[in-house]
Amino acid sequence: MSRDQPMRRRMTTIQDIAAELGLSAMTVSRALNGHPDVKDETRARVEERARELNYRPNRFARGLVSRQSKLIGVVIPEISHTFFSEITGGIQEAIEPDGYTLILCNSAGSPERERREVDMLVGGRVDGLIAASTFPQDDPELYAGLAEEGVPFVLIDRYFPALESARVHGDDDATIRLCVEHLANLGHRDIGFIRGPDVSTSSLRLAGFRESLRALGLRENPDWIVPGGFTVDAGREAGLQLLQRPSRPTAICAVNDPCALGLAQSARRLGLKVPQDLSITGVGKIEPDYLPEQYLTTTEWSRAEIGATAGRTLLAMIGGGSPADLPDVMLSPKLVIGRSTGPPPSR
Amino acid sequence: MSRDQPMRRRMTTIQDIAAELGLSAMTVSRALNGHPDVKDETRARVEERARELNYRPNRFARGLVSRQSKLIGVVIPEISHTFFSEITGGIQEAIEPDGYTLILCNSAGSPERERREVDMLVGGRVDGLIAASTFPQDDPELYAGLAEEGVPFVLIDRYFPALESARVHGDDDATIRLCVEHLANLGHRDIGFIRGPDVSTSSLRLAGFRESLRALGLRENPDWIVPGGFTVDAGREAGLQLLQRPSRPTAICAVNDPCALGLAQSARRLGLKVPQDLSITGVGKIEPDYLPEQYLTTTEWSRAEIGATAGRTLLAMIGGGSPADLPDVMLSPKLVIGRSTGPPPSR
DNA sequence: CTGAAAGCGCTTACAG
DNA sequence: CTGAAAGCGCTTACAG
Repeated sequence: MSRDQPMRRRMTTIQDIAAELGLSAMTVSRALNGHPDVKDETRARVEERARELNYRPNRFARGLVSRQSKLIGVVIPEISHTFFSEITGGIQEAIEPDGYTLILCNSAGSPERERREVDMLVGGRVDGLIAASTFPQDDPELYAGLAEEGVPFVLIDRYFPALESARVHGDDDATIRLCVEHLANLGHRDIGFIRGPDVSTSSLRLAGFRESLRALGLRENPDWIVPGGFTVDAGREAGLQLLQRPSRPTAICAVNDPCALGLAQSARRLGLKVPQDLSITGVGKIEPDYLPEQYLTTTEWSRAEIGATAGRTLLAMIGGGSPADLPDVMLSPKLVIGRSTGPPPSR
Repeated sequence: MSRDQPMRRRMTTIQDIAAELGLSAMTVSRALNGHPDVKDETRARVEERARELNYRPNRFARGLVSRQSKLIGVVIPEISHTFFSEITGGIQEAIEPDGYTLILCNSAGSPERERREVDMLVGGRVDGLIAASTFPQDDPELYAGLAEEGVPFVLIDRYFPALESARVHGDDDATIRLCVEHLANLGHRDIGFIRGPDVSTSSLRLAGFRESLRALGLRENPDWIVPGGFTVDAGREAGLQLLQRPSRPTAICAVNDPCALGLAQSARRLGLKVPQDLSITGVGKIEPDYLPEQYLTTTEWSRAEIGATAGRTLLAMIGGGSPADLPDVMLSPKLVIGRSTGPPPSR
């Protein structure tokens, strides 16, 4: 009798092995899990039969009773950006040796989607969570809720100022200072800024920008600080707007690399040469190392290290870290000089 | 009394809600799952209480009885290559609307690791698998085993000629033909090839290369077909070897983009200008679209579409597709012209 | 060294 | 429309 159910052969269970060998399920379980109190001969028989029957422990049954899944949830805004995919690689390296597996979710920059994914992950009983949140920095509610539920999590790249939590992120203040100093050294005095969305990385970079200008004795022109975003599209829009003003800066710092690349597109469209007419800097070095030339002048810090640190931190928390000392790890950036910056045009 | 166990608060269960409301677990389950036979008022009460208690269904319990996890396993050789991360994005788009979640594994090009990951995924009771396998093309054993166990899977990018399976991949024959014809049109007659590892994509591209030469009436020089690999390092090695021979070609087709970029590095190190002294082509367009200029002449086909097609195909198989008609989807490539190709040097 | 009992949190039949 | 029973495949105490 055929059913229209998906036909998936029933998999071997511990009971099957036990029955075949005339043992109890308990003994088979012990033998398979390396429990010491099992006769060597018994263990050998069990292991052999398990291999023959292609036995694989059922994670659901195991998870149901052990209350741990050995699963780590990761939520990032964009998987196809090397920035985040390399972080993901670092996480994986860190958690794999301990038998953990990664479940990856892509929020695509949408808080709604991020909330659904986090709910799904926690409902799926991941043992912990690593997230680069897309929620505005003054809206930590989702993660505050997790903290309350006792779900271990680590925030990467961005964080919520008002929420105590484990964090691993780049030094946003230092990163933008490197850019401004580089431009000042080239002779620029009129520097603009394209802002990002309302997450910590954005606002810290803007604050760093202002502070750097002040420290260098450069004037801050409010007209040259324009709203933008984290994407190429946002950078393009912001660029069109800023570059068509009556007066424009000779250099612009963008809040991140995609934004800077969008800005560069707009500059070209408006007939401006980069860097002859306009210098541009980004943040995050999204361009892959294997390319022969770096286009954008930008900053970078180790993404693999962000991932690895976040992974190790989370495992420590899962292992029973006290919530008293939530780690806050900040990585130092370095400047990467590309073709997008040069001396300002002579008047 | 404190335990040194990881302290994770017990989560709300269906029983909790039932007890609070004086209902049976059964009714709560039905109310929450949109079963029709529940009084509206009851359903409302259940839903409200569930929300208040932050109830999340336990996937383990559900999976244990329903025998499906709503999890899809994906195994790729390298997450930080845009090629694979974009495929992953496409998969996600395809499976998410049906409530499936993606578990991502990175084999890092190691068959050992791939085997461990597949075992883990199947043991974790994923409902299906999508893989770009790193196993040699004449070693389909791992996937043959899955087929026997009745685990639905789709192979992407590469496949095993001897194994009947669902496949979604680029047209490797056409892709290399585009490269050779492009070079021939530029005037090249001496064209070399850097091979890849022993997977279908590699061998099909080599076969396509030979056929294209023949079709265009160009001579095949065995000295100019050298072993290489899929990585920048492999391309660099192969380049050093090939370019230092007494006679060398005026153009080289590499088996993929990373290999071509490694080759370009070697060419520069040996003092050869690209494309003036040597033209180079890749396959797969690994360079991101947002960059202002395309360096490598290469071919591409939609990765999002590979992912989406693989995802949809897998869902169909999970939904009970008959193993009689395993789909084999082939995507057509198009040529992307960059700065790495030009006319051959005049003697 | 081995096993019988109970239970993890759900859902699938089966009754009412 | 609602519920009592049984069971998914394991593991955690508890006995022997």
